[in-house]
Amino acid sequence: MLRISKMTDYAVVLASHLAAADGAHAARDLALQTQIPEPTASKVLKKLARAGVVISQRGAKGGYALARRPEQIGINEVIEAIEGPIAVTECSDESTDSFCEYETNCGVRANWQRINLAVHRALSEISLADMAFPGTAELVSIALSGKDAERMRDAGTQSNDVH
Amino acid sequence: MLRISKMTDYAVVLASHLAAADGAHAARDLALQTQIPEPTASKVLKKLARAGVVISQRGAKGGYALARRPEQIGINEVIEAIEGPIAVTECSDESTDSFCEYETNCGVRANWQRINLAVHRALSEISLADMAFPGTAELVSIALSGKDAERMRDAGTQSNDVH
DNA sequence: ACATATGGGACTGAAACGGTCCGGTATATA
DNA sequence: TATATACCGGACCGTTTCAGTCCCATATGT
Repeated sequence: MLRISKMTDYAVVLASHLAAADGAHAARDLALQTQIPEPTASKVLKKLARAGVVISQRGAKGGYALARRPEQIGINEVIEAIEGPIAVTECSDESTDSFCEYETNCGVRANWQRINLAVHRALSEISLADMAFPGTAELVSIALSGKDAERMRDAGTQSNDVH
Repeated sequence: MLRISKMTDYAVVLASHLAAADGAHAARDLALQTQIPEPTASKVLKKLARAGVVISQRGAKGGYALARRPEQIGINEVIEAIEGPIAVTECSDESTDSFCEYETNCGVRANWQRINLAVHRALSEISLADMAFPGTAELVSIALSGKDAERMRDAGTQSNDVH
């Protein structure tokens, strides 16, 4: 579940790169700048475009640009663009849903939703803007700039122990 | 990254099952009760034992039991027992750490830590008790004894808030 | 001793992952 | 209009991981 695939890593790198330098950029340029093999970068960008994270412009002088402002794009969108819906179990698929033999199992399975939700929430609290500007990233628990602060407040109030 | 593997699903089911009925249980019995193929269940339980989530007793009358009380076991432990450390990128491995060519990439990679942290925290806030007793799942802070579990199991199968 | 039950690892078929390549289509520019 | 540019949609392939099974060694209660 929780091992990050290379493709996803690429996606975050590329999206963050776009966030840092706005405007349209060709896949080729992005690939060079991020040190990602060109065909692979292209593949990733296509998926991001399909998912609505970036918009594409075809033809000469075309390229990719973020679909929205970096602060308005959650990291979950980038991840889901590559990996599909987050943390689904077979049981939460429409097909075999509501078909468990033992109520204990079924109860457990229903609670996967809770896990999914928690993860989804945690990821959506992190925006591309947070990723694009490392300067403020180190200071997670200390001082944060305005927008970041608001976002972090809701995310991190429950408990701060990470053991 | 975020697709849950079957093994992990099994692990959660088995651990939750143990949480609901405390005491030692043989792998064989657990497999039957959870409808998980026996060799596979056995494999999963071994991993859980290795990770310290459950304790094992060998020999006749042996079996598996939770290592701690259900409320004290985070779901992240169960997941990590099967899948290893959560959400690592190659960059965050000791080997190639601190060796990025482009500062933008490096900044992004550093921010993976933030993502990892967010996910980890979200998961650690869900305990096995929450999974085992769906009815009282909202009340995270309330501790339950093993005996209460059986009572709850009958009553508490309906409160599935899927947000 | 003997039956029971876990520990560790080897092994296999199937699926996913990482990466590449190609033909098709849209578009800016000369 | 002709042409170069650049994205779109897949096909393809080698490698790795996943899911599942099986076997033998070891520990333990009766």
